[in-house]
Amino acid sequence: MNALLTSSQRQLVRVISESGPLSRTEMANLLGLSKAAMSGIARDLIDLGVLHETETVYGQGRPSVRLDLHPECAFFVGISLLEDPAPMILSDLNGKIIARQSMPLSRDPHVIAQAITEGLPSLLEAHPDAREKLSGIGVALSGFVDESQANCVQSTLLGWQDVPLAKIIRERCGIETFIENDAKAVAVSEKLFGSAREIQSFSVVSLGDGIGCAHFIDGKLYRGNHGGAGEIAHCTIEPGGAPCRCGKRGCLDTVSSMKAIKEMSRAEGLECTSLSDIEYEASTGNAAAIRILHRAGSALGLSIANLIQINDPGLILITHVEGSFDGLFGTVVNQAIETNVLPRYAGQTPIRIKRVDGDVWARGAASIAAHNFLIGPNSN
Amino acid sequence: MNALLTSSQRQLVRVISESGPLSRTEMANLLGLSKAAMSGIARDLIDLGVLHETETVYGQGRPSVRLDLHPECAFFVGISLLEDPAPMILSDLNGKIIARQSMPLSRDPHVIAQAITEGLPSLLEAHPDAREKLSGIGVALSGFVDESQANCVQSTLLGWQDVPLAKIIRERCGIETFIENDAKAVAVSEKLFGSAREIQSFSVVSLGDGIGCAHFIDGKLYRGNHGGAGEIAHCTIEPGGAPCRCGKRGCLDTVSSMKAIKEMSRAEGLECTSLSDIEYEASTGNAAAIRILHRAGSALGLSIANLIQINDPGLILITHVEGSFDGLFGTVVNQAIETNVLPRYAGQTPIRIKRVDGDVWARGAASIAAHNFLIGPNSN
DNA sequence: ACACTAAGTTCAGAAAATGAACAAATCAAC
DNA sequence: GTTGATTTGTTCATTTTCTGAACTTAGTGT
Repeated sequence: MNALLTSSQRQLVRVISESGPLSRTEMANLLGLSKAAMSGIARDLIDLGVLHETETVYGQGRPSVRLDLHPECAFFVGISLLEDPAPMILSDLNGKIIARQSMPLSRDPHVIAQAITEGLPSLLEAHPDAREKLSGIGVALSGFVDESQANCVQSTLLGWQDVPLAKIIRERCGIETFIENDAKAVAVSEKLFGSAREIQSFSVVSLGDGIGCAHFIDGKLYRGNHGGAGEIAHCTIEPGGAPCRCGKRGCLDTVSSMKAIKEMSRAEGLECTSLSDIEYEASTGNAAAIRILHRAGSALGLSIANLIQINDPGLILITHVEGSFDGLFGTVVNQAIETNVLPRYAGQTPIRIKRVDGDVWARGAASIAAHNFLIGPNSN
Repeated sequence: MNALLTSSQRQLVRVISESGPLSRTEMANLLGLSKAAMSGIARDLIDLGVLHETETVYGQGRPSVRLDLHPECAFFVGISLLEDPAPMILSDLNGKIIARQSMPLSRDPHVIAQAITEGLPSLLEAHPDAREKLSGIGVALSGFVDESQANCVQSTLLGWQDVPLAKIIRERCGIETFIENDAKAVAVSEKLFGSAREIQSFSVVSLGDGIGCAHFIDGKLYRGNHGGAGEIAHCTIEPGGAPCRCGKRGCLDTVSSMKAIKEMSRAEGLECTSLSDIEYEASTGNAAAIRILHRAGSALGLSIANLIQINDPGLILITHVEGSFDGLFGTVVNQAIETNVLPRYAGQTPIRIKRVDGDVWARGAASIAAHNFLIGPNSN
């Protein structure tokens, strides 16, 4: 079914996925096709169960009927290899999580493939149509992935080098599989399911133990020439600063990641186990806590300002798992962005903060499969 | 003639412009079309005078005939509003400069349009077909240009705000006209005519009185959400550093631009009027000259390293007008790039240095017109 | 009730691409 | 040399895809 969509059908699906429900006439105009052509394409997609009619909009003349993607026309499995046990979710085309379970993490790709195969049946029980309409598996991991979204070029965390993970999984359980870097997967999920649907060019900065970043440019995920676009964590932000595990010094990662913030706190003798703890200490006037949050916040803000200057994205989406962005850290980040972008642009680039739950990575992984279902691997 | 090209014809022209001469069969494979379809499309383009047969390649089986763009199937005029008098050139589809003249610069767009109209006849005399086959005028300027490449949103140098320059020129002299930011125009000219033809994603850093930068991403010029992609000159590189004319402090522009280098030299009491002079002083052991070049070089190198980390381009092309890159400045830039990119990537991104002549901007301007002729304004 | 408006459908015909057969131009081998 | 293998490029009937124009449908406004 996946491969049966024609080029025009794909385009239409893409437009709806970006813009939400549209009438046939609106879609015809957006795609530059005639009403006649649209009529047929829409009928076919409705017959296939991909589209369905939603609300009717009344105005002058005959009312228009909005068409939307049928959320349950396809299901996807997403697996995050960032945690142990590895979360494994079943999602529909809207990114709604239908079921959630987990599997043991391993460094052996064949063991992973086996665990996925064993976990699938119980996951698919969650919805009667899931087995039949399962359209792909997505896997998110920390590391570099090649352009075909099939091979892991390198992963320090998993100790991999040129591992054809997608092929291994595909062969083991017979389902189309794609893999992707964690931050890039989150960007795709925000574009498909999240708060960046209608935005063509934006960057996601994901704040967690490490700092990830990924760009959408002109409606497409931009992976970079070696799959390394968005490696903002290893931008030098404090020349000659603390050594980083990457081998350089003064990387953003050594100053602004949650891991770095916690380590700096420990080094200063603060008994803090979370960002909230440090924020609290800062709010009570603890000089060390204030210093740490200032340093981390201005470094992150400066990096984001550089990103804005270099790419002028339509949106910066900062996702974070821990704590909140209402405290000192968030304030400093915002200030640093403001003071380091060209005054003409200051405030022109929307900065959106989004607190995400533990499902981010698995949902991101599922979105990779959904993306390949909707748009297809080739950029047509 | 311009608008008469069909979508497939455009695609073909684009592929040849990127890859150089190709046989019909190769093009069919690249575009995913049948040999039968290619045969017709190629014949039409040859009849139109856009393509012509070049060399014959012998191998197993029937030899293949390479098709290439006919350089003189279209001519373009490029005008640079960066200098006074403003250079005005006539170029063919290969970027070859057929004729060169100049016109007085003005801040009044109507006066500019008038000057262009008056200058055109003598420029077009340089080639018998130029008048008939003139396919567009391109204008390069310092400032922000909107997505339609028609309106100058803002230019400090020209004192403009929302000036519909392209429309004014088009109406005055009846030729299709497009305008573009200077650095972006250079990037387009390198993609079409220069050393980045076959590269899909690259960044140009142009070093002159100021510092410009522009990106090609996935084969397309990326302008950014507000046309501000590539404003690397105003990345903060020395937090709290010297005030910049943009209103911030410590911008790259205040440290590494030729203007800044010369000003710093003057401030240090060096009697230098060009980069070569300062390089010479440094080579004789002048501490101030060495310090200045070190500071400027490491700042530029760090910025480029940030660019690599953020966008992972397939090539960084540094263009410069003055001096050479063989001296201390160039060495420091390269070193700074090396030490500030992720060690895994170090040396992976090709850095190409290109000394350009006084025609860069005008040639870039012409390339904007050529680009619109070849690829068309819409991204199909 | 009546025109008026705009959405969506139908259908014949135009446009673009395909597949298969074929012509053309060479190399390689005997 | 002649023959066969091989690959390029063309031709043509057929299929697929899109368009334009007329038409149906389902409302609003008076």
